[in-house]
Amino acid sequence: MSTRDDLVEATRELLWERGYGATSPRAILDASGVGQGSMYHHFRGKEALAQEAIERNAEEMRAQVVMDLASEGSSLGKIRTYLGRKREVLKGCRFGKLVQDADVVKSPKLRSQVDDTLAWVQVQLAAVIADGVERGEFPRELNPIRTAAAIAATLQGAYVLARAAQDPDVFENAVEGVLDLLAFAQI
Amino acid sequence: MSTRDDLVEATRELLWERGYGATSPRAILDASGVGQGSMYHHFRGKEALAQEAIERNAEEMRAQVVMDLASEGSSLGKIRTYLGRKREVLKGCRFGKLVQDADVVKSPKLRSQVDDTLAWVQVQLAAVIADGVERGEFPRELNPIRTAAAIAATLQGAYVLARAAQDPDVFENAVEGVLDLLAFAQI
DNA sequence: GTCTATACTTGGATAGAC
DNA sequence: GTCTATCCAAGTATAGAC
Repeated sequence: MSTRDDLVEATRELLWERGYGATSPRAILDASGVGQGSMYHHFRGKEALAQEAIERNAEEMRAQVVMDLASEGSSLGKIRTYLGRKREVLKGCRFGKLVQDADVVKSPKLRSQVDDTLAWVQVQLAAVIADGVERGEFPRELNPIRTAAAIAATLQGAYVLARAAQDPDVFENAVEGVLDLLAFAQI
Repeated sequence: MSTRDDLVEATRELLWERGYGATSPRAILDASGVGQGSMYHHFRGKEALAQEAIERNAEEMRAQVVMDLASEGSSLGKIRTYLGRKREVLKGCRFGKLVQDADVVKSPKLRSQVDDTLAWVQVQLAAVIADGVERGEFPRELNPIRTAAAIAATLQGAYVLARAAQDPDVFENAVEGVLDLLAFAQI
């Protein structure tokens, strides 16, 4: 693990826990055990460091989603696998949390990384739904894009509601609720 | 409009735009035109001020939801009215945004205000669904609590996805998607 | 009730020695 | 590449005069 790597990992963790605006260079140094000078040697500043941390998050997320949706079985089964994967509910989504941060939205670089990743997930979900329609699992009337957006939104919103309640059961309710609705839509 | 009131209104606006952690007393003073001394005369500090601002948000939200769900017609119609209400999509939900803020979650007072309001909305939605089941609009198998959680989550998540994309259409997609699913569940 | 002055901490970054 | 010292702005609050 290089010093550079330690910085990125510490940043990843702090971005998750506190978001971008509330993560200070000082906190990153403390968490990584790296010295002041080293950080500014390896990175231009806080934003550049965050950019790399988010990049790493994106790679991880894409790999995970590919795995979830590649499972054998029905479209609904794949979506169930994706939604049902074990998550640290109360910490929230690494991407969803960032996007509430005004500083992130103001930074074109940071925001587009987050946006690209979330948009990519919706495209994957839409492909799974479209496939289900194709194979007669879902009715022709089911719009893959909209349905995928609803699924992705439910996931993001489930994090929000569970965090407000500080209770993972709320997350489960929301996810199960949308899976129930999808099951009703099955032919 | 009292000075006190000006402070609360300015805080409401800033909490919405920037969240709690990123809203400084200084910014509140600038936005309200109130002086330093006045603010600390009327409020103990930033947290007390935020508490009152959130309280006012909650009253507004409850009144609005009651109106939306009181409309004549089917359960689905009421939910459609609620979800379809005009919103400032890119600014996000006043409550959902706050809950991503670590400082808010750490403050029992602030968090519980947000939680109570979001939980209350879910109870109202569940009542509408339960009523729909009762009247034969939805099948007996539809669980009102879970369905309400899914609807509330979709709304929160739709804000998140639209903000990432900086595009209100994404919000529309998600909302329409869940309404489509509810329509499929109708008997 | 409101104003100005003050105080102390933290955020974010640079400078220059080693 | 890393360390320590330093800098200036901003955050949050208090003190005391008017």
